[in-house]
Amino acid sequence: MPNTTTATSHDEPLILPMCAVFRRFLKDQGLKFTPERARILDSVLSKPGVFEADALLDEMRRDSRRVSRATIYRTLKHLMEAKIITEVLIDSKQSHYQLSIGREPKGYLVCMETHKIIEVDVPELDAIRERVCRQHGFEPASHRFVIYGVSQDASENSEGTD
Amino acid sequence: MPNTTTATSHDEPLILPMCAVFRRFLKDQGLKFTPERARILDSVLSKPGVFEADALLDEMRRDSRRVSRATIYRTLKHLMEAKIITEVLIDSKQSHYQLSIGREPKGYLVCMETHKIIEVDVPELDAIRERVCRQHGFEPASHRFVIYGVSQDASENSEGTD
DNA sequence: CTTGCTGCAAAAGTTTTGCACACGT
DNA sequence: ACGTGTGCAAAACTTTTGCAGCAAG
Repeated sequence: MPNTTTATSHDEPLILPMCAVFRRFLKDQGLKFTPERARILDSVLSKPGVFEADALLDEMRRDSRRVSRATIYRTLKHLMEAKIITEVLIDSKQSHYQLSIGREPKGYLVCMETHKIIEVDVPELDAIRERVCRQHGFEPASHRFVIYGVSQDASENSEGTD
Repeated sequence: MPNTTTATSHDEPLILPMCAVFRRFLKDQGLKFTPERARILDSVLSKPGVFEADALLDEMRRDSRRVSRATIYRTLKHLMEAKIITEVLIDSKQSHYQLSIGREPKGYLVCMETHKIIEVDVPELDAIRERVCRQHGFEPASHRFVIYGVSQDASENSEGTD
């Protein structure tokens, strides 16, 4: 069973500060730092790439870190407000999220066969984004470039299919 | 009531052939060309930009072109198979579609305030896509570049908000 | 006529919400 | 102690599906 993500290595030291960032955010909003929120943040920080709410719940339950589905969704919203994670649009049926440690995610390469998602760095996009926004009088906020294709592994493993 | 799309002008003459394309596709698949399918294709062809299944249904009902929601979804699927429309991922909660008359849609500029979607042409993307796919051993199929931002109109109309 | 199509309503899948109780601050 | 948070289950919302009658080829 192949895993669903690849990518960009995150250094461990970032994990501790992130917790502080979240606590700070919560305090500023008059919200509380609960064990559930701590556990969710923890699980989110352990994700190297793109993840779904449901997968997070499963994983947490497997590790007997008890949380309800409702709390996952509620907390993911706070984490987005706190700019700790970003929503990534890859599938119109389900929300995908990703850590946004300082930098915004840029590009994705999605295999249409295996559904594997590879993050790719495409430096040109920033300049393109600026240009397009200027042309249309927009104030840019973020962007996303997704390439759909078929990976070599997938096309090898299903030669005569379809 | 601002409209939701802008863009690329479609010439009328394309509308007739599209119907033939769809009939051909249906016949090839042993499927039938029904009045409902004709009406849906018709409504789809009248869309200048991105649209949602539900909006299509509403519009059709307003014009008393009776169709059921189920038939809309079933037909949109066929239209995608026939390569007449393409799914566009812009919102993780709802599917968005767009006519794909020969050419693939390339870029979108989405206003986070008004939710207006502007299609933009970004010629560089093809080359970038090729390069990224080559680097990762992928066979490219399609791509999408979405820029999120705030349009001038929106930022003018809500100066002191938030 | 045969086979696929439509509409309805119910089902399915993801996300949200109301409520009663529990817990950070 | 107060005001949020949590879990549960039900609600919402989009999309899919089963079924009985209907229509295209």
